[in-house]
Amino acid sequence: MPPADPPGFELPLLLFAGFRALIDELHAELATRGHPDARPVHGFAMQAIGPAGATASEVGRRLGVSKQAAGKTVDRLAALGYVERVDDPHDARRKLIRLTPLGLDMLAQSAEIFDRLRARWVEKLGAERVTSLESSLRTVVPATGFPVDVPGWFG
Amino acid sequence: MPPADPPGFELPLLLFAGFRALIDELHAELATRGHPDARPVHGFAMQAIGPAGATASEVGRRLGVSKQAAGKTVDRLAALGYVERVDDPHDARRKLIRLTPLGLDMLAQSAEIFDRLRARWVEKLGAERVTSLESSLRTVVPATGFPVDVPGWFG
DNA sequence: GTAAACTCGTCAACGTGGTTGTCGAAACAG
DNA sequence: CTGTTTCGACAACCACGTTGACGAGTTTAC
Repeated sequence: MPPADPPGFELPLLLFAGFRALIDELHAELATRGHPDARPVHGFAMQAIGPAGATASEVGRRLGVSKQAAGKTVDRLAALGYVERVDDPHDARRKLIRLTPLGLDMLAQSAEIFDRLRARWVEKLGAERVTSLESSLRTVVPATGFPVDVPGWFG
Repeated sequence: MPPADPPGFELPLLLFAGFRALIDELHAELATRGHPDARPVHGFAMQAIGPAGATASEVGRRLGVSKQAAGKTVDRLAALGYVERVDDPHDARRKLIRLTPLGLDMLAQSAEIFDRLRARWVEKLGAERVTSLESSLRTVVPATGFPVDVPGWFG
């Protein structure tokens, strides 16, 4: 019953492995549902755009990255057909980014798949332990505005 | 009281936020202890190398990335002084990668900082909830050989 | 009303962490 | 001895992030 990892490393590794497991299964499943080119970053960005749309600068702020980085991600999303850019009639500088029906479908499918994956965790652990895990994490993570602050944390 | 996030998205977001919080604090603290250029990837790679050393191909397999990618990471680690390459006398093709004293120091500091961060979680949640969180995750993540499979999951 | 300040999107250059394909040299299996 | 495998390296490429600069449009201050 060894702490196979040096004690300190286990907690971050477990969190990462849990996240990875969910994300990998999400994308494997998304691929079979008409979204083979979706990537983790796309989901984050599209949630930052939201149903009401947003500008690239706004997306950058919500995601904690530069507006240039957000702009490039929007380029890729647009190339995949997940979003479209629309001129803002009230401000000639701004270009509103809006989710396309394809983008909304991707988001809806993701939510449905995540629900299914969470249900699998409940099967293995019981509902009480899963809600306990969630509430523990909610307590300990610094509450950020949008979903989560996702800077260039690995680059 | 709101499930501010669409229900399905919250669990992966919490896991990611928890991981991020630990990693960010680790590197902020590492920077003040003589390791300002350390990156998350470096820690993973150096753990894959291990105290006994390893070849680049081996590191790649343990990390779940190509030998070329592992080789490039080793290049960067070597440039920072964290590892060194040594010719293998028994096999002229192989070059053993070994942790330098600086590399070992970085790993030791990391373990110590992670212990401290975990202690902070225990302060907030109590020891029982933290061990419960860990055991829940251990149950639900597919046990991988090395620390964790870390492919090009975000790229 | 005009001048200054700010904001938006974009372009360019670059760093880092991945990928595939190719290759010569060395080791191994028959 | 010959064929297969493995090692490390090189090259080209992609995704995602960074700074810095810039023109154009909007806002604020005077």
